[in-house]
Amino acid sequence: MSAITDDQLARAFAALGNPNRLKIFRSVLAHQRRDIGPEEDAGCLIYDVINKLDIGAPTVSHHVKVLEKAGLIRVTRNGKFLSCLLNEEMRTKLTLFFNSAL
Amino acid sequence: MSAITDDQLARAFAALGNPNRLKIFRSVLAHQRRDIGPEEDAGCLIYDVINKLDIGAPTVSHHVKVLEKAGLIRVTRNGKFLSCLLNEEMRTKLTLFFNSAL
DNA sequence: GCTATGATTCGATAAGAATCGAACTATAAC
DNA sequence: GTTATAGTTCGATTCTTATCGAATCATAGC
Repeated sequence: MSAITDDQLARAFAALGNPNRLKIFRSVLAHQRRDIGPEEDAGCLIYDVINKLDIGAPTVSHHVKVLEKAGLIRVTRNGKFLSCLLNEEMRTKLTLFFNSAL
Repeated sequence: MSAITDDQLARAFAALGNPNRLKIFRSVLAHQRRDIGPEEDAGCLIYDVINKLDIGAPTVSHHVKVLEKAGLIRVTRNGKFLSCLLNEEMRTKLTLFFNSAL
């Protein structure tokens, strides 16, 4: 696993620093924990996020891109729908940042 | 250890999302790891931070307050000098956020 | 008390970010 | 191909943030 730069770290934290983006990220986290096999639904649906949060679709779309560019999530398309998966490598890096020498 | 709210989480991440604040926080982290006994110097000196970063004293002062209000560090005064210590409880909470169910 | 130095407060400015509505693109279903 | 729905792009607006310089406060040493 390659080392994370200060720039990447700051970008990831900035992404999580917005309350609505944090909620989106937590939805992805929570969904990730529910998923079991490859036949389960793959990830957290943007559609659900848009209907759950009190912000419009354009804003959600923007936030999802920010989280993706920060390397926190991966986005895939399933027909009309988008779903988000956690980027496990980044999660590990962030855990290590707080938890060890890095 | 009390649970962390979404608001507190977002505030902590937003604090770490600024590149200069991240550098300050990493200085505190690094210093924390060096410290051994109670007779060691207690924490990371703001004075050193101001001379190391390419931003003015007022800005550093502002950033330190943001980190403190976010619960990431604690600031103490030693005569003319301020020093920063890591808030270990917050560090634990942030580790858990990425690493477990929370 | 005076001076030097570390740090804060207070505007001001400039840059960036969050959000929206309207128009648009993409996919599915028929 | 038409229609309905999921999501994006674009501009505009509004709010927040980072930073600075100047003035001020706080402490130490003399």
